[in-house]
This record gives sequence, structure tokens and C-alpha cells, in this order.
Amino acid sequence: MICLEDALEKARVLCNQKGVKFTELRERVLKLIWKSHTYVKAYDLLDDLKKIDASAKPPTVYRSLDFLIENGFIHKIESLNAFIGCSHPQEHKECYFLICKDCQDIEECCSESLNKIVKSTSEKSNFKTNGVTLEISGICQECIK
Amino acid sequence: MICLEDALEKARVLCNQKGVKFTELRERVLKLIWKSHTYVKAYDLLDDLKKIDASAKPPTVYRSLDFLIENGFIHKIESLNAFIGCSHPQEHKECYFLICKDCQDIEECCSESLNKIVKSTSEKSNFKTNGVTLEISGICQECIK
DNA sequence: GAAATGGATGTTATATTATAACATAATAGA
DNA sequence: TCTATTATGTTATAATATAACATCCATTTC
Repeated sequence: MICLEDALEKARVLCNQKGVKFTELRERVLKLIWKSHTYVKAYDLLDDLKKIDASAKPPTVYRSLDFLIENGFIHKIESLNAFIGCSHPQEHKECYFLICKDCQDIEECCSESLNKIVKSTSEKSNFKTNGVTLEISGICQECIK
Repeated sequence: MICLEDALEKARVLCNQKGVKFTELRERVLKLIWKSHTYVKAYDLLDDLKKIDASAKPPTVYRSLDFLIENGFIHKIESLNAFIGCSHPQEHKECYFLICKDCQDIEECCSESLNKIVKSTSEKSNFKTNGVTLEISGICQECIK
């Protein structure tokens, strides 16, 4: 797990490289997401934002979320309608998520071999893979103990 | 792809075996889902239901959907907030979905080896897997041509 | 058959998640 | 500076989903 400052710094650098704007609002949203250290819901973010800027509204949040997703700084967890900071925004590959039903913690993982197998498996159906959503729910290491 | 009558018959048999009730409403909803031959949205189902029973309301649909999911007759596609009939409700294992961005068609697939790898991969993180959501978006066989 | 039980459905209301559409502001390039 | 583009503000509403309580209906038990 990378820390808040790391995440922000990486985002700054990457945005610079790509020539996209890491505006104050976007930074603010990314900060709020990382603060939670687990997944966050859009409207909880909105509540947080409102503490800083009372005029924040749903599009304020959703636009920033879209930007952050597009640029690989966060992920959407489809099975939870929630968002989580990306642990490795630079070296990004396809990743999967381990979602603990007990402690609500989500671990972001990468497995090159798993990626390959998912891809090759879908290629057996002559399917051209574009994006993979892989979310595994269960009990995490800590909670099994 | 199994046909409507197959799906209904299998559901009847399985409900009988399990001692759960395949009520008229549940059957109606399953029928409407299978009619589409692709995924359906809950509120589209509700509209369809209303044509039969004008008093249908969101809980009418969602309760039936819950029942049908619980008993393995349909699946929820998390990345689309949509529902689709299960192609093999008897011999059910974990499955994954190939979602075509062009034609909107969804293919439900099973791969024993993929299941194993997903499970063993998450076990490397000492994670006790309970349920897997694997949704692959891309271009299907037909649309590549 | 009457009463009791539990599951299914009906009903009202509302919570939650997300986007459309148009207005304004900020910024960067010509 | 003008203009084009991108970002943000603002209003409104669409789309998805559930809570809570009432009623109905089938099954069991007496």
C-alpha cells in the first residue's frame, strides 16, 4: 500500500508526462480517496468535498472520478459501486481485487500469469479482450486468523 | 444458449428438488429475462411486467431477481447493472462473461482451469475465496469479422 | 375446519448512484 | 487580445435499489 503523499506525487508526475491537468479539485478528490485507506462511495466523497467547498455537487465528484479512472489513479469496484486508489499507477497492468466481506478491506493485486490466462481463455472464444473486471470476494488473511 | 422453455423447465425441476417455490411471478420474470436473449435492466423488466400486471413496482422485480440469482437461474452483470439468464443452471460452477461492446451480446462461459487458477492465485494472498466476478469486455467473434 | 405460522407479494416511500444539459470560468495557443 | 478548449458550476432529473410495513396465501397443526 502506498501512502497518500506517494500517490499524489505519482499522480502529479504522470499528469505532467501525459500533459493532462492535475487540478486542485482532482487532487483534492484523489486525496480524499486515499485518506480512507479502503474503498469509498461517491456520495461519501461528495460529503467530504462539501466540507471544503459547500457548493460541491454530484457532477463535481463524478467528473473527477472519471478523470482519475481514465488516468489510472483509481479504480472502480463494480460489485460495490465504489472507488479505490490504485496502488501502482505507474507500472499499471490489469489487476484484480480481493474484497474482504469481514473487514471491508480491498487488496489490489496483479498477476501476469493470471492476466495471460484470462486473455488466452477468452481468445478461445475468439473474443478480443479489451478490459477485465475481476473482483473476488471472500475473507482476507487478517480476518481468517 | 438454451431456449426459453428449457430454462423454465430446468427452473421448475430445480425448485422442486430444492423445495423452493417457483411462483407465477418468478416464472414470469425469468421468462421475460430469457425472452430478451441478451442482458436486461431491472427497470426494463419492470416495464415489461407492468404490461401484464399494472401494479408491479420495483420491489416486485428486485425480489424476483434476488430469488433467481440466489437459486442460480440468472446472473447479475456487475459492470452493467444488468441481469442475464444462466445457460447451465443445473451443473453450475463459477463462470465468466464475455461482453461485446459492439453488439451488446454477452456470452457466459465456464473454464474449470481458469477457476482453479483464480482460486489458487488468490490463495497466494491467503485469501479465502467466496465468490468471483469476472467480466471481460471486448469484441465478440461475430463483430470482429 | 379454525388458528397459527411463515413465506410471498403488495404498497408507499425513500435511499443511492449517476448523468444530461446548459452556463460560466479558467487556461493555453494563435 | 482573441479564440478555442478544457474545466468547473449549476440545475434538474434519470437510473438503480432498498426499507418498512401491510396484506395475502399456502401449509401445518390442532
